[in-house]
Amino acid sequence: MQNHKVASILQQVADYLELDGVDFRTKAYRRAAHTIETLSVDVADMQKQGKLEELPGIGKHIHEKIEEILETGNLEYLENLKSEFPLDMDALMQVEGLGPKKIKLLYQELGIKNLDDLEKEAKRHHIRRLKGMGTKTEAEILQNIEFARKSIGRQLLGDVLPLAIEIKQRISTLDTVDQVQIAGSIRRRKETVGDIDILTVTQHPDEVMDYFTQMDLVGEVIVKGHAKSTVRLYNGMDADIRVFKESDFGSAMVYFTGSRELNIVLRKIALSKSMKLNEYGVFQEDVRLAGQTESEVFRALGLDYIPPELRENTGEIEAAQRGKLPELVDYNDIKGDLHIHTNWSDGKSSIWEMATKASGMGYEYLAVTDHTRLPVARGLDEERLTQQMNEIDQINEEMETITILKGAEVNLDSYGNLDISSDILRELDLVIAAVHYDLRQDPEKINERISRGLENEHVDILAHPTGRKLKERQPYKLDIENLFQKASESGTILEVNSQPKRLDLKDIHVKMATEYGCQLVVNTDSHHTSDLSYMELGVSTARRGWAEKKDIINTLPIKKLLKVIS
DNA sequence: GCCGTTTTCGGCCCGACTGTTTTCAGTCG
Repeated sequence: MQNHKVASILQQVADYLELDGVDFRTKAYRRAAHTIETLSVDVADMQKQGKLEELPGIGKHIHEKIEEILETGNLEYLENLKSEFPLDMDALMQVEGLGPKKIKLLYQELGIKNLDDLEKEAKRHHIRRLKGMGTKTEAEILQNIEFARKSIGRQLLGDVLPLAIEIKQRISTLDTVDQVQIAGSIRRRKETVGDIDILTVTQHPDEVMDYFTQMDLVGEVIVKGHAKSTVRLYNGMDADIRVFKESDFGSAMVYFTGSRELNIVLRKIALSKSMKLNEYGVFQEDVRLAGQTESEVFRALGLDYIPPELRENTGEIEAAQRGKLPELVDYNDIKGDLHIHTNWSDGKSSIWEMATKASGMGYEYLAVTDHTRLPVARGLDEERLTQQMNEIDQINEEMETITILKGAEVNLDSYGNLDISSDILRELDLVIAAVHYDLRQDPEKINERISRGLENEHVDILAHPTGRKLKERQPYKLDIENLFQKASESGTILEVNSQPKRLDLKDIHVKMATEYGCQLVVNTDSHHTSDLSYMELGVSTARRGWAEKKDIINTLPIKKLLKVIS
C-alpha cells in the first residue's frame, strides 16, 4: 500500500511550486495529495482498474505523475524542482512568519538554505535590507528559529485533550462568559493536533483576554487583541482564543472546527447557491440566513448536520447532501472493555480495582486479558492463567454489577503460532492474539504470521493490528487489504486500540475494514484504572472511520456478545 | 492542474492580522 508515499510526493511538489509563486497548480497538487492520503482503497488498485481519474482532483496530468511514482518509486518532476531550489523547505517553513515567498527571497538574495544560514544572516543584520523585510521581521525570525529547532510538531490527541478541557473549564468559570467550546482538530478528534482552539461568547472580551493570557499554563503571550489572542503554553503548544457574538457562534464553530478542506467546499456550495459563507454567518445579498447554530448553517447550505469527526472532505459532504450520513457509534453505546491488563502481568491495578472502576463507568462487562509468557510483561503461563481464572470466579460471585470475562492476550510467535496450549485457551471466554516481538519481518513473513493467527480457531480478536506507534514506530510491513480480507473470511474481530500512541486501527483503516465487512471492537488496552478513560479516543477514532454501532461488538449486551465470541 | 445545474475557458474560499507600506503583500488559520 503506497497511498502515503504517493500523497507525500504530491505534497512536496506543491511545496516547491509554491516557492515559485505558482498558485492554482499548487492547490491542484495539494488537493490530489489530500484525496490520495484519505483514500480508503489502495491507490495502486485504482490505477490498475483505470479508475484514478474518477477521483476528485485527479485529472490527466496528475494521473500520469501517480503512475510514474507507482512504477519507479520516484517523480522526475519533483527531482527537477528540488535541484532548482536545493533548500531545507521543511525546516524553514517551521519558522513562524516565514512562508514560501519569503523563503524564496532569502534563498535568492542571501543564499539561505537552512536554519543555520538563516540564523547567521539574521545576526549579521542582512535580512533587514531585503525588500519587504525590516528590523521587526529580522528580530522575529531570530526569535522563532529557536522554537523551530526544537519544534515538537503535532502532539498526541490523548495528551492535549485533557489540557484543552482544563482550559475550557477554567474559562467557563468566568461569570462574564456565556459560552465556551473547543474547536479545531481537537474537536474533530484527529489523532495528532497542532494547537488548541477555544471559541467564546461574551459581552466582556477584554476581561476574558486578560484571564486567558494570565493563566498559569501560559509560557508567553504571542498576540493579544479584543477579538483574538494567542499564547504559547508551558508545554510549547500554541492556544488561540476568539470571541464571537451569540448570533454568530454556530458559523464560527463550523469555520474554526474545519477542516480547512471542508471549509473550502462549504464556501463553494454557498457560492453555487449565490450565498456567502464566512465565520459570521450564511448570507444572501445582505440578508442573513443562518449563523447561531451549526445545524442551521448546514441546513442553509442544503446539508444534514455533519458530526465534527467526519469533517475532512472525504465524502461526508456528498453524503450529507443526499441524507446518507452514517449513524455513528456513540460514546454511550459502549457496554464494556475487552482488553485490559492487571497486576497479574504488567498492569498496575488489581482485577478488583479494574472491575470496580469499569462498573462505575456503567459497563456491563470487562475482559481481563493479561499477557501470556512475554518476559518483559511478567506474562502468564498455563498454571498462573488457571489461578487467575479462579480469582475471577471468586470476584464474579462477589460483584453483582459487572461480569468479568476470562481472557488472555496471547503472543503470535514468528510463524503465527500461539504460546498457550489449546486446552487452556478453550477454557477462556476470550482470546486476543497480538504481535509483540520480531516486528520487522519481511512483508511475506508478517502477512503469513498474522493470517495464521486469524485462522486459529481459538482467536477471537486481533489486537493493535498494524503495530504502529505514533511518533515512535512504523506499522508492520503488512498488506492491510489482505488482512481485512482474511479477517472478514475468518470472522476474527479487529481491534481499534484506544491507547493515545496507538489508535490502531486508525481512522481510514476502520473505514476500509468495515467496507470489507469486518467486525470491530474498541478496547483500551489499559494497564491502570485511569487508562480505562482512553475509551473515548478509540470511539472517536471509530467515528472518524465512519463506524456505526452495528460494526462494533462491544456495543452488544453481554448475552449477544458471548454468542459472537463463543 | 482541475473542473462544469450559468462555463470545454476562465475561474479557482474568505477574513484577520502584521509589517511594511503609502495602498499592499505575505502569512495564517
